[in-house]
Amino acid sequence: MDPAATATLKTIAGRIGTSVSTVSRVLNGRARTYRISSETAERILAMAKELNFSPNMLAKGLRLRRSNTIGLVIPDISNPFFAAMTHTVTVEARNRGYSLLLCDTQEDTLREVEAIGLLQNRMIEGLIVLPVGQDGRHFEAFTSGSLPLVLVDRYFPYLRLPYVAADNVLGALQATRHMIERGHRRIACICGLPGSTANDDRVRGYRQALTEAGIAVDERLIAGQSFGSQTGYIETKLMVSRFKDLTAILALSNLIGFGVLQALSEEGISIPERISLVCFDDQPYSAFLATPMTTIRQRHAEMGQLAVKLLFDRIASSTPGEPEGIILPTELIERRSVRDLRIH
Amino acid sequence: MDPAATATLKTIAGRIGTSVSTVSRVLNGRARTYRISSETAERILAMAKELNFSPNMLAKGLRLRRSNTIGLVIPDISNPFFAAMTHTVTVEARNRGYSLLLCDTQEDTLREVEAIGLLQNRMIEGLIVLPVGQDGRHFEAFTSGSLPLVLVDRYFPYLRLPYVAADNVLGALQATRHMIERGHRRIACICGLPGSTANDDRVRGYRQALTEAGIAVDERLIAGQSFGSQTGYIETKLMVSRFKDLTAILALSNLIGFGVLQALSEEGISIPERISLVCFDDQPYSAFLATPMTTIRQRHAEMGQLAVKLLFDRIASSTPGEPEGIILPTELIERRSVRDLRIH
DNA sequence: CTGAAAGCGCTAACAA
DNA sequence: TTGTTAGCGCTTTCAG
Repeated sequence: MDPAATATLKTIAGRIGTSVSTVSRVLNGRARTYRISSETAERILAMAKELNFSPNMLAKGLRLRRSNTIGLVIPDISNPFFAAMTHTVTVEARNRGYSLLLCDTQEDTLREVEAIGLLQNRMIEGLIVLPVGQDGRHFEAFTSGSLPLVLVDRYFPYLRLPYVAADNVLGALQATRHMIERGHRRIACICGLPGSTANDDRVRGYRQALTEAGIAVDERLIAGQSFGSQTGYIETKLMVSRFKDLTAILALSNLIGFGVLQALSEEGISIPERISLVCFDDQPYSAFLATPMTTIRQRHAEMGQLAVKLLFDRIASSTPGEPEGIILPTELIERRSVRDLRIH
Repeated sequence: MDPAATATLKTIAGRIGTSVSTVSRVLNGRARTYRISSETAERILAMAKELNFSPNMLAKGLRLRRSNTIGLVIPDISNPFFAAMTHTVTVEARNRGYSLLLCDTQEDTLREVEAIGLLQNRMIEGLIVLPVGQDGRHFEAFTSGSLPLVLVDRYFPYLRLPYVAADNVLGALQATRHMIERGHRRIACICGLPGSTANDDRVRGYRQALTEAGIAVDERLIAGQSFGSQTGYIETKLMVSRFKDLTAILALSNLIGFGVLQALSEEGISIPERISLVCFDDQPYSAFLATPMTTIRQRHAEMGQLAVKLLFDRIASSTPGEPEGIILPTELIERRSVRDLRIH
């Protein structure tokens, strides 16, 4: 049959010789409640099947004021961290009978604002946003709770909005302490987007680890402006040429880590012999790299699942209550990219 | 303002004291055509801005029979190959003012059928599907062209449907020849989903390369049933224990490649010294692996862009013409995972 | 230049 | 047990 030649309630009603309401009732499983004769009910069901009827969700949504759709707004779906999250969200949403509208903002706040507007016009019932994170003013409108929203990965401490994020301070602490314990004192920190919690918390953890070890923070060793691989590449090139005493690098994202890898490899600098490296975001390939990479793992599947759960809790309940903020601990996965300087 | 307190045409009309039709006309830029007095027009525009009006796309879609939405159906968004594709599609769709409904089928034909049905109810204007690919009967309905559809990555030769795919035969030929030229004769092929063009074409290329080199195909060296990493792991474990004379493996996906890597590493088998390896799908990390991986690159960004272009061509034109099938050449990226057995 | 009315497909009072 | 009616928010004839 022709996929566009969609049957409607009217078609069925016409063929059976009944009214659309009856058809609607039967097809929504309310035949019993309305005590519709089982004969008509069966004929309707049969005809619906024959015509391959399925309801127009736009019409349904318009009428019911619910679209059975949620929105997901993500900075860059090709980043494996975000992709894994998206996978979880699509699957969880589908399990609950919801469709997913996806927007990729390319780490651009303007596009993010635009995307959120777009989704609202589509009468989505809830929204999961992995915000770019520098500016959160466009989320203020959501604090009223009229449209359920949950923030993931990055959030805004000053907004009363539910969120799920990794403990980024802890992650950076773990990573930096790990290196310090192995004798490193000149550790560069290659950063992502300044102003985002994901970045700033990590930088804070880095500073804290140094400070508690009595190592002065050298501001020149903190560089980088975005989570992309170019950042890792450029800053590493600069760092290694400027600071000959550098022994370690902390890369604040997996993409940045790639850039570092590339730059180091070009410069003929071996890991961990000359430079040690720890990266945020454990990846399937991390263990198989030339030097198996010591990483900070964020539990992205759990984050995605929690986000969906939080969202649907709010969609379900009319009285959402206090927005929860959930912070998941990070974990240091020790492999072989950090050299122990205390040995020999 | 409250994101849920949406203003409608009626709200504006009420406040201005005009009819909804006039408001609609002005807001759709038809003030001139309908010669609406510039005074009313301006007042309407001002009020719309003040109320932060934006049209309900469900209502609009219902009325206009177009939703400004396309659907994307993908086997597994967390696979980097598909993620990259998704990125391209989201961005391209957005550039054209379209939203994207995403479904992740988890490589399951049943879910795929379900997803496509779901999307149709949402009155999407076009559909891009990366099919699971074993069974294509549910696509027959689309050959009439009533709803534009383009297949990507895998397709069905017997269905007259537009598609974009890589030249999988060529890819496998390149990979296998590359190994044969370096003296390998016992080459295992670890396969993905049988019945899908992506898999079967690759297997065909593998066979062809062996045959043209006068090497008998050993069916026991062809194994595997899915594109996941478990396949690579399991089959590699088996292969290396069964066939001591094996010198090379062709992995038909990046995920399979991971499994191979893991199994080989567990068995203490070094690449390429004892076993050589070529994988399908070049990835950002491929160059940075313990042994930089020789891969077959598929031009996924181009594939995504072409798919979107093909789709929107069909959406735009009422007379779609003959469905085009586009095959993009693959490229062998030579790194260091293949040993040259002719040397010493 | 503008408004009234119909209708996209659906559901839900309200009647009968 | 079923039908009639109204209306979700929008566009578009058709009439002024």
